[in-house]
Amino acid sequence: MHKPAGVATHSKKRKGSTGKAGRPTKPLITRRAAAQKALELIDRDGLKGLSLGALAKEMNVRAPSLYHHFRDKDELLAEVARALLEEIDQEQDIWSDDWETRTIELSLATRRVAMRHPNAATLALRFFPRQLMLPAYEHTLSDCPYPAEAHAVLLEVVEKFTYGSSLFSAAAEAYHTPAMPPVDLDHFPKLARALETGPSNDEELYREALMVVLAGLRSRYGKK
Amino acid sequence: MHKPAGVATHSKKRKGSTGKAGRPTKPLITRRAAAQKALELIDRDGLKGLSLGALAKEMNVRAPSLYHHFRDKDELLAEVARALLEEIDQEQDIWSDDWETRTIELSLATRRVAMRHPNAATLALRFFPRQLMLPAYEHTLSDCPYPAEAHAVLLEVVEKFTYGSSLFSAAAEAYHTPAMPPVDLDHFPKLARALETGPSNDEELYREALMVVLAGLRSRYGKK
DNA sequence: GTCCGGACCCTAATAGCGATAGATTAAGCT
DNA sequence: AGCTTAATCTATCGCTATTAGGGTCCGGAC
Repeated sequence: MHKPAGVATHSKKRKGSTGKAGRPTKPLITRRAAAQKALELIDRDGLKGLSLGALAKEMNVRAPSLYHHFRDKDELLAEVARALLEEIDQEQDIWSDDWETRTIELSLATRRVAMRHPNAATLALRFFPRQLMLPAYEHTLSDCPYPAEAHAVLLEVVEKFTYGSSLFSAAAEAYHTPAMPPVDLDHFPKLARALETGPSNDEELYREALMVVLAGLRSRYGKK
Repeated sequence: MHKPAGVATHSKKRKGSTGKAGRPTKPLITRRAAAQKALELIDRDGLKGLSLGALAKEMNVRAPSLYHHFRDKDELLAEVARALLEEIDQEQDIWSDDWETRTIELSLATRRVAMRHPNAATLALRFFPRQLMLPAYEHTLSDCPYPAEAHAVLLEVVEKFTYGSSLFSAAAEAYHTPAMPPVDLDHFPKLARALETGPSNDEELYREALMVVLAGLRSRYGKK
């Protein structure tokens, strides 16, 4: 073992316990706290780096205790995903009045959260908490300038582009592979030119692409 | 054990071997074959259901032998992702001449492949073989009716929407969670109406959303 | 033809993981 | 006071990816 005996045992004893085992005076684990710590560990060590043992150690607890709060590891990860998605709301303390501006803000906030937690971002795919998104959808549609037939399509195109782009950027960051590899000018002249000519960084490219989506909505569903 | 002793040993012996161990006359494993079998297992048992032991058994081989062809499991999964992406090309034996039509065909082909392998689709996120995509990008730009400044943005918006939508649909299929949960008409009236009014199935919704993207390109980058 | 190195597969072993079973103690209600 | 439920523990299990080390067969050098 690494720990010298008899030293630094300061935080080893339970609060109101006799030192044996059993139920603690105050619960040591909550779903929220566990998910939060798990997210931190994922940020630091990657998704595969998160083990129940490591998380338990971080919470001064043994791994099996987590099963009193989560049915299995997937349920824990779902809670992490939930925490992630909630971070998006907290990005913006006030949302603009104009519909297009607000849509842009929401999309960019999503991307920013993904880039802040690149290792955890893919959890959004497996454990997307759709129930939690319903109020956001409703809010988006509340002052939407397009007719009702357009609403479903509109949600689809904005959301899927936003997550598609964010998830790929996050994956590139997480696995240290460039979003686009170096392109040989001789073999792929048009592509090479496109990369030179287009936006120079990923977020700028993302913004421009989002403008295309919004222009598409305008062009197809009216608004003057 | 399930297998009665002394029976059904017909395929246990190696081809030109004395029966001991050692190098076989013809290699039993190739990267392609292993990836193909792995994909089948993933289709059947899910991503977590794929173990090197199970794959090896399927190939009449022991698990450690796979390490002679792949550095680790990730390298195998990358090969699976490559096989997946190659399937997209084979979807279409001839591609249309018109640029927009071809773009739609490519996008739909991508979605179809994702839905054919919903359990494996998320591999595209982690192991996207960008080098393999370069010819496709170049081809897309070859007769693109938009100016060069638009090219990078165009690739971004079409690709990221396509994969975003396909990956979410695949995930919904893989984990048996509906793409959209039942929505209470009282709590979310606009959203509920939107779902009634909009396209009734996922692929139709996808198509319409893709039309919005293409309309956006037209509206923003010319072509009258 | 024989020798040799590398290709290709094997058996055996290991450490770490998620998960379960069962014991132990505290909280809280009757 | 006594019973039930909540919350943790220890001990253990089976599975997994991965490594180490050994046997066999191929193909080229001599």
